[in-house]
Amino acid sequence: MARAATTTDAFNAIAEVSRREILEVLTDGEAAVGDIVERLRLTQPQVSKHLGVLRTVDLVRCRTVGRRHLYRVNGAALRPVHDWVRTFEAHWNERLDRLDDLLDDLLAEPPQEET
Amino acid sequence: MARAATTTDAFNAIAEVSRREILEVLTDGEAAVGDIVERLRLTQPQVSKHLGVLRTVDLVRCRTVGRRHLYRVNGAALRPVHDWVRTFEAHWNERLDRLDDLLDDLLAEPPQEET
DNA sequence: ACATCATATGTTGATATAGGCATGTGTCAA
DNA sequence: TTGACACATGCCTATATCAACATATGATGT
Repeated sequence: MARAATTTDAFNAIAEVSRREILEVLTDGEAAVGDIVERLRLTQPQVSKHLGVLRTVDLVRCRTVGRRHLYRVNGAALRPVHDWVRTFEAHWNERLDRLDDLLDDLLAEPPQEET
Repeated sequence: MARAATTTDAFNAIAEVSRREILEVLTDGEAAVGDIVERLRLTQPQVSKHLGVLRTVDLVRCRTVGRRHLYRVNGAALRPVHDWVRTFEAHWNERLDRLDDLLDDLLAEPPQEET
């Protein structure tokens, strides 16, 4: 099998650098496709397709004004990612981990209840 | 070109569900490959390969005890992801966004012929 | 209607994947 | 040394991508 589709969830969608950059641009507020094309150095089809992926996972939403499609971030779609990553905060914030590692090293005895 | 390598960065590495699950298992502490194989329902080569990816991006670290390879999480490697996602917190925490969305919708809706 | 602007979509080609299975490497025990 | 155990790695196939170019859709203005 191949990799999971980029449109599977936010995790897969934000794996691509260009898509993260697009989201960063949209942090400044709504932007049309052309604006994004200018600010990043991507072709229009590239941006449109990336936006399509982001739309599928609801990371961005679109509003049409005349012939311009104005995109904006829907940060809520990033919550699952945020929450998931957050559960690992302890693993870089707490010094206890260092102690834990040390204990693990000290306790590293080959288990004998086998065989 | 194809998608960026899963070993490019943490973003790509955690895009895969199995790899996230492996990291979750390791939240309980060190675990050998066989332990992970048992707790998740994956084959041993699958787990080994996923661990290889996680090792490449330094999301896990390994320590060998006898013939067992004990893996543990290196949460620090998730910091870039955490920090990046965190910049979007405002987009789901602030009520102002709701108001913004509402205004956008009101300004964008062309008259419909539904009635 | 027509030309033009702003986006979306389709196609092709190269590439990296993930699963399945087999096999290699390294360790322990007798 | 031999065998069993724990894990890593190699090969294969199907698949989903991403860039690039071309083209279709849709709205605007004259």
